[in-house]
Amino acid sequence: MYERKTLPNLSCGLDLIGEVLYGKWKIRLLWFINEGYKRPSELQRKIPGASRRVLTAQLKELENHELVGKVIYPVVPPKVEYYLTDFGKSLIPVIDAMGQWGDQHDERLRTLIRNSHDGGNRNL
Amino acid sequence: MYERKTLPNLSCGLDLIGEVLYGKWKIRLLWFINEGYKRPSELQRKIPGASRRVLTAQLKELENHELVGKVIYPVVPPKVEYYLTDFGKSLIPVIDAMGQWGDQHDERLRTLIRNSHDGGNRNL
DNA sequence: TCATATAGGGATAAATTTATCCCTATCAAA
DNA sequence: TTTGATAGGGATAAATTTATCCCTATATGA
Repeated sequence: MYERKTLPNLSCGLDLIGEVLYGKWKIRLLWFINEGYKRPSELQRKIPGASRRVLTAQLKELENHELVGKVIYPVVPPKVEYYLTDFGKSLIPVIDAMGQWGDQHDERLRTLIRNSHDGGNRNL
Repeated sequence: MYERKTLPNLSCGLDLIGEVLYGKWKIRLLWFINEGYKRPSELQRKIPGASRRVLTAQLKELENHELVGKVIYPVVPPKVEYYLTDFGKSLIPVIDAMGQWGDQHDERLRTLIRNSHDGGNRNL
């Protein structure tokens, strides 16, 4: 496990939400769990770009932050199901607002992001 | 300048907003600019934990993504002012929702974040 | 019998982001 | 005259995050 060498800033609400949402796949994990995908293997299939290892780790962090809960069925092969806690559910409207903004500006954002990848050079 | 070796996922609105907001200080920069802090030096003083170098870089990315605009006064010593574009302003309600969620759960979040730093071991 | 699915995590490499330090140029104030 | 403020960015180091590969264990289906 990696151990931080610098302390995070926690001066305001934005810092706090950042601490629990910062992570490449966390928002998407919450989103898909909210949509009803429960098992780790399902979530991995929904997020093919992510490595299995990191999804597991980020699910664990979400669990430590009490945004998701976990049911372990004592069967073989193993079966686990995640669900949103009430705390996690309270975050859904916020994530929804973020997704809506992105959807509303979909085309413009795609252009901007594409152009910023070649250093803003529009001649490429 | 660092050049990406992997392409970002841009499958939905959440990915898109993530692309423009992901960055340690970007949300805070937008927030403070919205509050009326315009000059880079002011912003640096408002965010003492950040290195000057990175704030400059992230302001430039926000500019490339058309969330902020920039006025350069041809004076010496240099003077520059940033402002939110209409596009950037449209993001303020979203950031506000994030900050509100964090503020509403301030105490709980601080506890959770503190505990997750020592591997969830409550005996430390 | 052998590959596959299942969940988790250790060890290590690679990618990415952020920090540190340095240089430019000029005016104002100590 | 020396210091500091101002904005920007190059070069490089450090920190952090993510990816890759491997191992555990067992039941099922080809």
